[in-house]
Amino acid sequence: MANLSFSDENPAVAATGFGGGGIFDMSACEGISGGDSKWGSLGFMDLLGISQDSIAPSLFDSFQPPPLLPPLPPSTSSELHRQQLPQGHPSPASTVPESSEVLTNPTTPNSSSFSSSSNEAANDIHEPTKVEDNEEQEEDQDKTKKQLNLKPKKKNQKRQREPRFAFMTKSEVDHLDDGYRWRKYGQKAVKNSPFPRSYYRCTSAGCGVKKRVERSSDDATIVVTTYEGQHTHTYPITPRGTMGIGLDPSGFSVPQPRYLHQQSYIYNSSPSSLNISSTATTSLNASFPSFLRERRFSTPSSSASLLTDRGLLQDIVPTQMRKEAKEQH
DNA sequence: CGGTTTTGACCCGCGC
DNA sequence: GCGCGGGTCAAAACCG
Repeated sequence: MANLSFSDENPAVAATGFGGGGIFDMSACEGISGGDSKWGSLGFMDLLGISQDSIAPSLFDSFQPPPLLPPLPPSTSSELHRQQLPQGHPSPASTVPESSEVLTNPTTPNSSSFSSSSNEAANDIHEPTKVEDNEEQEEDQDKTKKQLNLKPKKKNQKRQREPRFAFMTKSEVDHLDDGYRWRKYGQKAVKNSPFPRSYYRCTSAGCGVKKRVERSSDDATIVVTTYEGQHTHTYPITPRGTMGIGLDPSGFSVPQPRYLHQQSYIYNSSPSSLNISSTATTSLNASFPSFLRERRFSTPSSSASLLTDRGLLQDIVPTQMRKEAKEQH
């Protein structure tokens, strides 16, 4: 696992926009059963856009997860007061064996972002430098207008989407707690997949970050999370105190993933380009969640195969990448 | 009671 | 132009 492959696409960070895709394997965490894994979630926040600077890179390493439990339900941090997860996504897989402690979790699941529909994703990705923030908000408004009233007016402009990136997590829990608070606003059946895709939006005012979560149809234990947009606020201010994050003095928190054994992340990809290289890494630093950055990523064949999944995965994983994955097999 | 989830309907983009 | 699939809205239900 020492490899990290992916490419960066997050314009926000990497202005280059080289799209790419990659998978990170966080298998390092395996074994959570023991409770030792480092959490892979540290970086969620980063992902979300919050600080790139602030999270200490070493958090990951230094971060010692409390004895995590095995895949916990999304919630869980034992330490923080978390609330119970209200919902359990129906997916079979998700029936998590509640092994986890059910601690609680907040309604904030978490995970990351990703790429969304292929087309859109592609578009986005190709736009290296965009001001995502503004657009984001506008976008939202636009959308709202579209739906509510009439159509947007900007027809020429294709809907631009925020930068997004996706990653796969091996977890029994669909909804991973990344420290932010999310509200589910939709769920849709995914074609070719027995598992539904859930849509979440950050509940912070003014923050238009969205997240999509779906389970791989090939491997029910794999959860694909795609984040879109960047948080406009710092950490979740959760009155409920549910996030599983540890607050850092600086104000950043470290989410604790209590759910995973093993995680594989896919960094957003652009359909057209896939950069799996150190370069990507570089950019990643800036935008990627620290946990991801810190961990050793790799693209195990197993993960790769997952990529071949349909639905979101399809979007997320560029064909090229998929191909590669196959080859590896 | 306030916030979240559920879920059917609607809108939009895209391919045929 | 039509159908399909994805994404979002919003009312109702649910939950703490």
